[in-house]
Amino acid sequence: MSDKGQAPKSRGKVTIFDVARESGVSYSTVSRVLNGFKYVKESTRQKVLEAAERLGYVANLQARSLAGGRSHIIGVLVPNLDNGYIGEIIRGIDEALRDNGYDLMLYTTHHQEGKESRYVQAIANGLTDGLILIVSLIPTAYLDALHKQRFPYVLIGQNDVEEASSIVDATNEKGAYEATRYLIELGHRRIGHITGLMGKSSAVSRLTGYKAALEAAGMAFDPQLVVKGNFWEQSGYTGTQTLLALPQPPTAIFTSNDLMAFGAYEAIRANGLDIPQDISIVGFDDIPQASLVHPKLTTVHQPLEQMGRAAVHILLEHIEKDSPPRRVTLATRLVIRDSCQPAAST
Amino acid sequence: MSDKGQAPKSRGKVTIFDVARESGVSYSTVSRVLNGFKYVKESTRQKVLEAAERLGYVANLQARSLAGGRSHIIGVLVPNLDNGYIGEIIRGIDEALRDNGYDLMLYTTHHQEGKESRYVQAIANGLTDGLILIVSLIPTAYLDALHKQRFPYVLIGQNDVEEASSIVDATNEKGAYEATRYLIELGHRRIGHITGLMGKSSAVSRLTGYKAALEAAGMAFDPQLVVKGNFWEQSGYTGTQTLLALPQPPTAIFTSNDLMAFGAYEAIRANGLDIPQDISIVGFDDIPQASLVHPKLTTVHQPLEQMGRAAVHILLEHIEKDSPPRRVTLATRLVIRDSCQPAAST
DNA sequence: CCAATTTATGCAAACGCTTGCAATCCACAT
DNA sequence: ATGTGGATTGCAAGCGTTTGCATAAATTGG
Repeated sequence: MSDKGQAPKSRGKVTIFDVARESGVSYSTVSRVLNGFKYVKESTRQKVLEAAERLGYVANLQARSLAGGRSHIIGVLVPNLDNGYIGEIIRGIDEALRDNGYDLMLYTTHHQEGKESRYVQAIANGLTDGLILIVSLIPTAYLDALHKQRFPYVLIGQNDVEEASSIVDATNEKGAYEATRYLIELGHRRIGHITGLMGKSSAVSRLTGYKAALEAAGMAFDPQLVVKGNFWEQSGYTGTQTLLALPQPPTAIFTSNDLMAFGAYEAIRANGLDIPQDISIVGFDDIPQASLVHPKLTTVHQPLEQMGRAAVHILLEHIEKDSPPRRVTLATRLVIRDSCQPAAST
Repeated sequence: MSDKGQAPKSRGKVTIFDVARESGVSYSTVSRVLNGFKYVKESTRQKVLEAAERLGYVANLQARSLAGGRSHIIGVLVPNLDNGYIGEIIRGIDEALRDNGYDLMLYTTHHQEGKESRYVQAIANGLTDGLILIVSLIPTAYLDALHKQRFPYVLIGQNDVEEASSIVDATNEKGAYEATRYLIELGHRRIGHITGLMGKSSAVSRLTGYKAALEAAGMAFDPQLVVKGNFWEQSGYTGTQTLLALPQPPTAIFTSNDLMAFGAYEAIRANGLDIPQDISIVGFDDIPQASLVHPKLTTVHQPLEQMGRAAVHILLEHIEKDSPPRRVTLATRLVIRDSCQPAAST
């Protein structure tokens, strides 16, 4: 534990003292220049900036945030990285952060119970200036804690939190409504739906949208046509098997996300049927794979990257301007590809 | 810049002093206990640990690493998050890190010139204990710097660095050899190859493996059958178009990665041909999408997750034991799926 | 039973930076 | 000249930890 031979960090480390000496001012003035402080004479500012540049000064983040400044690090808490959905959001976050001079700390929980709150605690403890949470389930436990600490955070894709949290999500219900309506317009009369994890508000909203579309079209809602899934591919597969085994199987299926649509593809093929010839499929999310599969998946596009960006913007406002919580809902959009076809006119 | 109203971080912050008071020892003793120091009486250790637990103490990372300890943060530098390849590696890294009590800081360069070295500088400056680099091109510029600072780092998927760096990669040449041999065994005699970005050693090795397999089978190498790609889907598409336009088009194509194989799929379909009926395809990497596309892609599996893990293990050894550089090459494996077929016996 | 070790613990000094407070400037009105 | 007050700048005190050095307690050996 007390080994020597470690990297000699001291090597060539430039501090604000060096910059101060080089530019002939005090170290506090250097700090002020570097932080864009108001009362600094322009000529001084220049001198300092030049010296810093010349010496190749790079701020030491720990020192900075220890001293009460900002670390310019944002923590992103995600359940996992397994599915394209989250990757897309992270891309958006990453880019927006980069544009604003922040760095990204990634925390994955892997759905381990209790771990999430532990992380949040550790994170809020100092290292990060704020948090973006892409949570798997409702995280009341530590939201409370964050809230009490007035620690800046934003939630993505979870709109059923009672408190005054900042939230970014998409028009889930409307998206589902349009997807279903599209199938109806194609002439489908028996449309199956495989739900997402019902603990997530997005899954609930999508189911609601599905029902609403049926109702708007004057079609009866048949409980048999709705089977519970959990957002994972496997559940799309088994769900589809269930639907196909029905006495009167559906001619189209709307799955609550793309991953389950891929599972549906498998199941349909396993039954010797063709997409879209025999069955039409619509997904939700529009992850990158959606346009890679064959046939290309018709799906409800969620502006994932944009959602990530939006979350960053809100978070930064909280951090820098102490702005009040905000809810942003971005528009989804039906992307029509090759997985649907007019219903065979029986 | 001097705004109040910021999160009152002070709220409920438990420090080492609090733990010291609670357990009736000095703060340095607490520090020693927390760092597993040798000379501490067992009873004291217990007292401290209990007090820490009771108070919910969480170490402040900035302070710790400022004071010369370890931050327990590892930086991971990647070019981007666009392709499944990198996501898989990160998953491996993430898990291994988690298992060892480290956190992950993610840096994306987006291929911006000069940015990489800037990051490396910032990172090495203090925040992270070590670095894992999944670089797009040969990064000599800052490798030197890291090396001189004796800063711990590991490279993934880049084996042509002259210096004594730690490197993790896969058996690229062997993998390509086997992929090509497989096609030969299926009876194919005109086998195309779309290369990766030739600035990357992996692309070069795969081309070498391809040639070696041809030679081993006593087949002549036809330069026309090799077209340059860049690892992106688009180049797989155009590359395939080029190959198909040949007077004697190939009956099978081996692409230097999966993404390009997907591009090839597109091109082949665009030409009204069928996979594997008319043309067989083999990819490289085995990213998650490979088993999602239709037909499922036969490809050379790289143990990406495992590579990430390996990188972490080596890095941690460097950090904790100051061990010497090591090179690890993990075995690839041909995964046979549905994208190949025996050559039509003309 | 005392000196020499070995084991435990405490004090104080960093680590590099931000910031409140006090001191110094300087332009302008008196 | 002579205040006056805002614009600038410097000093010193932390922020929460780790660690070298010094000291105290416990052990050992003669």
